[in-house]
Amino acid sequence: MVGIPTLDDVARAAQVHPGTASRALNEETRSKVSPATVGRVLAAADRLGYTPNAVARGLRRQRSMTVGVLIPDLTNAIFPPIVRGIEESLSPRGFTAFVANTDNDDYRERRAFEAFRARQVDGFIFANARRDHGLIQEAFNLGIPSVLANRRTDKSLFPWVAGDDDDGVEQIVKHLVELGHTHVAHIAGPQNNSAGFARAESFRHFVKQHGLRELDCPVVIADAFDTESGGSATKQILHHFPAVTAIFAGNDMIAVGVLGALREAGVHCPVDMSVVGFNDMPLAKDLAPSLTTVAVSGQQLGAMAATLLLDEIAGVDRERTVLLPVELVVRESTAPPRVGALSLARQASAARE
Amino acid sequence: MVGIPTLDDVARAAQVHPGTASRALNEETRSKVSPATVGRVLAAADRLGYTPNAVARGLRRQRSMTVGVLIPDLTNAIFPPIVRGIEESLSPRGFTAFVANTDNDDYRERRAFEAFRARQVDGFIFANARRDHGLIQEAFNLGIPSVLANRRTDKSLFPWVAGDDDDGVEQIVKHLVELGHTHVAHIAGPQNNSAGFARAESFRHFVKQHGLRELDCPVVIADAFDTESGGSATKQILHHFPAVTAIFAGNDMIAVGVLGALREAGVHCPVDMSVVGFNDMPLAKDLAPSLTTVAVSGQQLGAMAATLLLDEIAGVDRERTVLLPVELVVRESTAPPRVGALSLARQASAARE
DNA sequence: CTGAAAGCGCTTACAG
DNA sequence: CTGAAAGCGCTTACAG
Repeated sequence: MVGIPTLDDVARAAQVHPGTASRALNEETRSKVSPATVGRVLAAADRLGYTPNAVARGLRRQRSMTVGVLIPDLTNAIFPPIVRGIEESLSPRGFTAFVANTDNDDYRERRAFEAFRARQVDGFIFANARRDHGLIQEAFNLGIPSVLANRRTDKSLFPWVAGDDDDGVEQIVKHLVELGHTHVAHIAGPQNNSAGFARAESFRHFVKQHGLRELDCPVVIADAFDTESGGSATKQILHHFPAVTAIFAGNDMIAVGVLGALREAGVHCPVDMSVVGFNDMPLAKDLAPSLTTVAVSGQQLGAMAATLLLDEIAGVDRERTVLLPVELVVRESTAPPRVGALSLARQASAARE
Repeated sequence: MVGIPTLDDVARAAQVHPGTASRALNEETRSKVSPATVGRVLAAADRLGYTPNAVARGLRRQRSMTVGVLIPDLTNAIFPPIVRGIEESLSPRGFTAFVANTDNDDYRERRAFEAFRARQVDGFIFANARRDHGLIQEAFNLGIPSVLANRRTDKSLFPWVAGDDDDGVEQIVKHLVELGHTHVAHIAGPQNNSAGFARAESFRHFVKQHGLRELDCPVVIADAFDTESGGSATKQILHHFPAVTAIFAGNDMIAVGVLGALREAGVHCPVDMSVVGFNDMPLAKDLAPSLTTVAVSGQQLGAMAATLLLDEIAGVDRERTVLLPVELVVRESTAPPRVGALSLARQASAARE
């Protein structure tokens, strides 16, 4: 026998009709075949090293057992664990994932979407949602089973899985207030991104609820969830809000940028400035100082998103929104504010205004 | 028209036979069809929003236009850029990637391999090679087109793309020697991994070539390319080799572990100890101190691996080994050794022996 | 230049 | 319980 064995090869070897071989090989239809025949077919399949051709099966069943995953930027440390979780959850149910980076670029995003559609994916996991997202709206109009991971659209189109940001932000604000901070700044992520938007909203809410004055708690919007944007936002804060003693960064990458800018400005973290991140990405604990942040299990998030999607594909009704528990991880980057006067560095920085 | 339009729908709308519609739609066969007919078919396809079913085409052509990518750990920051590069190179040629995490686990690895085979992938990119790798040997025996990315097997089975480690290590050793270091330690990655093995070999070679004494340049083998292993290896070095003034870490993650362990031991980097990493992963420049390391373009590496694979699939002969250029990026973590006596901290650390 | 037909490797109603 | 046949949506030699 040359080449990869097919069902016909197995049927011939087992001396049965291909239809019978197919039924014997398939768990769900096996009961329709006599045990003796099943035995012969299985033995033949085993002997030949037969693996069903998933492409042919997909064509016939009109189900590719394949899922498209759209990631905005795999280089952002929070997404790899999500991808892992997705695979973890897909694989035991016989599904496989196509993964594409979209780079927050409409063209690349659409290209990936269409390539995956042409490949007959049974559904999509979008980890790249913006609050107003044309492509996702389109997927909704086309009735394609989909789930949103991490970020969501303003309109409730598809089921959505994310960490409980509101709870995370409350824990952060509470932690800082308990340390004695009264002037806390927030560097928010882009506001067309639901995470950036929601965390900023929660921040404004909880800061007020914990008795801080709105004026003392400025929100600066970063251009992106990255270190550069975090750095330049920090410079703005140091310049315009010298009374601030704690910065809550919209995510860990922004926080890394904050730490860098503080170092550059000679502002010591945590003595002169506390810093909090969000996500607890892999290296957060290895930074100097190690980063206080809110942990969300990306793997769990991905796994849950995949589970919801598979249920949706199978026609099972499920909850539309899953908020995963989050946990504040206190490390070295937060401390009580320095009592009394501003540090020398902060004074100098303020004097330069 | 309900549901996704098929070729038959297009043919009917254009009033031609499906075979003709197929030829008109396909660039390579279009010249066999009269321009008028091509026009009608294209118009009909456009009007219906027709996209060819890649699964059906794959079945018929015996070519899925699909590639399997095996990544040992997507959470390791060097792999996401590689995946990006792979997609970058695949997509314009009409290919799409299945991606799986293997976690250096034989079982998961094999499961992914078989799932991808069942999906009729046209080839594999293995970024998870160990020097002696059963699964890759098996792929070779089966004659499956494949390319190794980053790591390789000892036996030359498939084409291989990687950074020029030997050159990178030479640049590192040269840099440290020029700074005045005479006692340099290397924390090598696992020796069943070609990168870990080759870098250690190169280190031993160049250290000698640059006139350092073998005895002064110990090599400690880390259990894994991660921070924990880097940390414990550092403790060993501080304990057993107090004269060492520079550590070359097998990769950046190990280097992060080194920095942490030094901080914990009160050894100042770079004043008391220089540290060099390898790979220039995304956060290397944001560490404190920022990390001197060797930059390899993961994206370029992935793109090249995909290109080699597609050529192999197309039956084009290509070079078997591509070494990409590397570049030493000097940052804050390296400096001349402190002259004269050991620092107090190092003395104390040595005294504790 | 176009049509008719076979076939890629499966699954699954339909008979018997 | 098993076989015969149709068909998923394409492509492509083969005629004409």
